[in-house]
Amino acid sequence: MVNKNKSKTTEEKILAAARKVFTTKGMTGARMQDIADEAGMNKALLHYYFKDKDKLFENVFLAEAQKFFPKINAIFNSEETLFDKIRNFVSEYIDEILSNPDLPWFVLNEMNRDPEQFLFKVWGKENLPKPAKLLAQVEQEVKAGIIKPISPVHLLMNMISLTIFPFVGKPMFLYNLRISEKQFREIMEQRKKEIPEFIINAIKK
Amino acid sequence: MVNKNKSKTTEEKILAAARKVFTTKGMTGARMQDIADEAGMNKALLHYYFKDKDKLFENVFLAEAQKFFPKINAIFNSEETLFDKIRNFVSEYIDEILSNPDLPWFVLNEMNRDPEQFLFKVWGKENLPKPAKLLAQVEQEVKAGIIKPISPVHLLMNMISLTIFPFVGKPMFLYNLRISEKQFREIMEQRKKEIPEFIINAIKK
DNA sequence: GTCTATAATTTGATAGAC
DNA sequence: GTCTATCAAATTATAGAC
Repeated sequence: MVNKNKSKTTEEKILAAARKVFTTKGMTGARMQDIADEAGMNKALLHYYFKDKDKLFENVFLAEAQKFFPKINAIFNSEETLFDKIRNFVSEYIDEILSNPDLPWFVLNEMNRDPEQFLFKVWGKENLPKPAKLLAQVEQEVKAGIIKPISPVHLLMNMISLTIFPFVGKPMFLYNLRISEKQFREIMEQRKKEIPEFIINAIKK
Repeated sequence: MVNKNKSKTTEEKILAAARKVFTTKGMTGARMQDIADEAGMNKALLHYYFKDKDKLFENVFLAEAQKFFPKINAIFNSEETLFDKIRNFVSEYIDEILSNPDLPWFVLNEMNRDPEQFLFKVWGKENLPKPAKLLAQVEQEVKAGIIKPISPVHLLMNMISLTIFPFVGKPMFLYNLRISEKQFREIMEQRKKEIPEFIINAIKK
């Protein structure tokens, strides 16, 4: 049992606290004091370890933003069939988000607030998703008459939208459909099967 | 030509400037100075007209949040067929957002930042969308064997996700798919037809 | 490394002249 | 109503003791 709970280093405590505060309040809404409180220490230590708020934020944001684009490339560029790719993408992505419920809002929020930072720092040309192969595969299957005619770009947008949006609009759905947190989670679990079925029904011949 | 450009009152100028700054930077990111600059006046005037930042924000937010839920009820509760409702909902919603591109991010952002405010102030029980009739209609058409079995909740989530998400994830799509602002807009125009087709293909028998 | 105390800066808000 | 100047509060950041 290595490095459990209390055995976290100070730096790790800070990062965990910063992650929690930043992902719920955003960069501009978060206070250094909030983070210090959450970490059970004083503000001075935050600066001792991470110099200033910007540096601390960048540290958290980069780590989180990468989780937001998980094994996408592995799936997109695998040798599986299109339908299997869709199933795997949706299912794995929803699992990832279920274990990090604030992730989509946090990343999208900062992405819209400061697109430059996002494009250059997060996607330094390395970990940027490469949808080219998937797009080509769609186009090919359309030509071969395996699936109905659909623009690959629209299909990709649909996959991503169906998967991510419910988490971003969660407060809206909770209130509007009168469902509990627990029910919401169950519905998201269902969507791991529902979404691929929906998409495949839409495009199969 | 009533009340064109320069003939705007000071209050209108402030609201227009506040709208622009708040919708792009969010409540916590926006600075009163930014708004004053944008409006071409000084901070003192903002306080003279709207007392404080919270009041000014609330003023803007309430107006914008209502645009975000347009004639939804009119569509949801009309006597049209399910397929026509889907077509109208998607098409009208995309048109609304195209004329207010920052709207989805702004509203969703604040909704996640401060759900309480959102639920009580925006949805004061009046303008809250009432999806009950639409949900019932879906259920009925499933039972009648007109469409494939699908949970009404999932179908509603799908409609909304497909329509709104691309605007929230816009920076991601722009960079990742290497498309321009102009191309993005064209793609959104296409989606007014693409999405209803996609959904109907997915559920029709 | 960690703390307390304090400085420095940013930002919202007001006073008072015009 | 609108401005300049200024204050007050909030918030980030540092100095210095331990």
